[in-house]
Amino acid sequence: MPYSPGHRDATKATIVRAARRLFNRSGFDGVSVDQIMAEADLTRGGFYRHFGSKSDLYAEALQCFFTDPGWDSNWEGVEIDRAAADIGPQIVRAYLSHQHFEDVDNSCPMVALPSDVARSGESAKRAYETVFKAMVDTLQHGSRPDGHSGRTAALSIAALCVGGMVVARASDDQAFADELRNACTAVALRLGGWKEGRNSRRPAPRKQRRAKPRMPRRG
Amino acid sequence: MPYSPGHRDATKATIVRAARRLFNRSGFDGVSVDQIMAEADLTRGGFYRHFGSKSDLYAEALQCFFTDPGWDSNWEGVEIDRAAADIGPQIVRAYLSHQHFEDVDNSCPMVALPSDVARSGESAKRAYETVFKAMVDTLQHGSRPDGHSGRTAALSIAALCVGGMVVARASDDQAFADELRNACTAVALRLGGWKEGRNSRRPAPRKQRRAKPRMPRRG
DNA sequence: CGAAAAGGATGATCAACATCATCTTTTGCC
DNA sequence: GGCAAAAGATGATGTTGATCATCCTTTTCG
Repeated sequence: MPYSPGHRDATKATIVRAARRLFNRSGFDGVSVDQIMAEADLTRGGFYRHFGSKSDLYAEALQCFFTDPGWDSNWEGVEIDRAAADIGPQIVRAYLSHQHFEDVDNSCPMVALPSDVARSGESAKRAYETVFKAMVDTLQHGSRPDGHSGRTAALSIAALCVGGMVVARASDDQAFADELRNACTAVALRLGGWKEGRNSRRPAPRKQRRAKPRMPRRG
Repeated sequence: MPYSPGHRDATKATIVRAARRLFNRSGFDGVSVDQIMAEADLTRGGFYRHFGSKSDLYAEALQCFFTDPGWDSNWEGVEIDRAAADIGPQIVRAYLSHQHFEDVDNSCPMVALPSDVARSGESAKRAYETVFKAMVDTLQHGSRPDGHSGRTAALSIAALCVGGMVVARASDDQAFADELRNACTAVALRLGGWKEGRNSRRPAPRKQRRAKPRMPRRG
């Protein structure tokens, strides 16, 4: 048994992380296997020992915070405490944050790759759907338990988070993108019951939670 | 002056329409100039007489119902009357309709190509933004004039329409995609003031949804 | 130490593709 | 009819990419 047993998995995880970065940046077609392996400090040689095809890797690279327990690349300055009671508004604010908007490499793939996935095969779509459902579930349980509308609200809050971010990224005018993110944040918080009604006209939801000392971000 | 004066423009429009269909289906990188010209019943030869590059064509192909007066490929069975007083709810329903969901070729490019555009150059982003802003304006003016919240509501309704559709298209489970579209439609209509709110005292509208069984996990 | 087995590197193959230079066809005008 | 210009067709070019077969390296164990 040459090579320690964990080595293989570690290498694979490294490739997946590198792939996520590159896919987020350039999409499925915009990235070559060579580039991915180079980003992982390897060469193209070993790729097909880990993955059956580029598409197989793609499906694995679509995980995000909501499904990947090892997700460590939180958007800078935006901390999320999974166990907190106010996980709902935390997610909304973090997801629609300026940091997430800017940090394409470590973006949630749901924002960076939706139309790529729509054109992809079953496995990629399944992976995407799984992440989105996990987001919805987290939002629903973090929402106040007001019964049957919780599911509808959670679905639309998630769609608002993803949609607002997707459109913001596809826009050229930064000021407009900001306005859009803020509008979506406000409405999403209201839908979740985490904010005063429509007549409270605060400038922007600047309220940032104190960061609990979590594991330090990687360098 | 060989060829009638309108011929050139007509040919160009044909190419753009063909390109929109193919881009919607396969994305920018997934389509070759040859394919586009073939779809337009031409050969690759004349392409560069009409467009400086493939990217130039891309920006022109991003138009949609909201900005293109000649937009004729409405989603089957979904009619929109631009002049009607209830243009707002009409747009929401049409945009999140099953027909639009299915008809990828004639889809609004905002749904089919957002992440492609996010990775593209300035001109594509500008075109995308223009279409989105046109949608927002149409929604805002079609919304009931309840003052200051109109803009925020219009922005988030548009984001909800685009986002819901984008995620639905990226999902593998049809039943889930349907549930999501319905949820987004309901919430968007409420946000626009075009539907009874959740606290409406009258008996709930008979819009009853049946719980579809979840799909098997591994699928 | 030396072998075995898995990991990793290299070169080759086969297929696309954007773009352009160069022909050929079409058509309005005289 | 005939012609010149615009539109369209064709072939070439240089590059890139996914995938795989094969060769070299590293690591663990006897």
